[in-house]
Amino acid sequence: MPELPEVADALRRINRFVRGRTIVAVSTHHPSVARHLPPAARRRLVGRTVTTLQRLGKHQLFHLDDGSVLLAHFRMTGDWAIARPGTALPPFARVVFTFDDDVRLVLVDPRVLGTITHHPADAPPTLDLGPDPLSRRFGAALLAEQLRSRRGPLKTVLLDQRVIAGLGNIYVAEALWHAQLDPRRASNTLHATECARLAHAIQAVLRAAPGGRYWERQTSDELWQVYDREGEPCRRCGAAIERFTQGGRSTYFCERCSREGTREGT
DNA sequence: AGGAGCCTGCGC
DNA sequence: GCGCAGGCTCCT
Repeated sequence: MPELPEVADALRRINRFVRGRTIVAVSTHHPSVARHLPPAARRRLVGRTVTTLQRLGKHQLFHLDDGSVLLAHFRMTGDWAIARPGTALPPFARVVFTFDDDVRLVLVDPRVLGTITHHPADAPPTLDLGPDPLSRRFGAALLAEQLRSRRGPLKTVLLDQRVIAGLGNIYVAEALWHAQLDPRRASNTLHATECARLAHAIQAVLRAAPGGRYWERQTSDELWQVYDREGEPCRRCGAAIERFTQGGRSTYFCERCSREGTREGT
């Protein structure tokens, strides 16, 4: 379930169960996660206390009392669940951390693409992330600078975590629709007014995000303006939403609105 | 830039 | 069955 708002929401949900607690056991329930968190790492984690939780883009950092870091990434389908003492593990439980109060933190991840790794204090993880779109310093000027530094299509550039940290396929589509920009446009050709529109749109869609577990809620047609709405009428102009592939991923956009937006932006 | 790989589940 | 999936890395 990972884009920035969902990761932030997941951390918020688990915070009170995890912060200040000491790990008494770690178990993996799939070879794929065991590869990233081998027996030696699991042993090292036992006895450690979680001091603080931190989000950097879509990465989650659990800072431990010995200065080491537990780094988690949900990828496509990861999420946290809390299993109270005596309760069964949820379906698709892949990693289980048991704390000193018998509460368990569970990585739920059907596709098992998520990763959890442990980094000793003397070898912290290097993440190479661009600015966070929800940080105070993010705005038109910073976005313009980032977009000028690349030359690929807007959609691809915005998905690059080194340019902006936290945007994924859904919110890029939504932000570009709001800003009325064509995903195929070269990122270094945007004018100042277009950058301003896009910066505003990015923050707006992230702030308005439905939070965690959105796939459990309504249908995507009710949730999004363009994402997963191929062939449906654009809510701004009524034209059919189009889908095509960009960098191996689906891009949804409204042609007519992009054309209008380009005219306004020049 | 494009494609394969990592993995599994779901909807058609 | 087949194609698709919210991410990211590595390889032509």
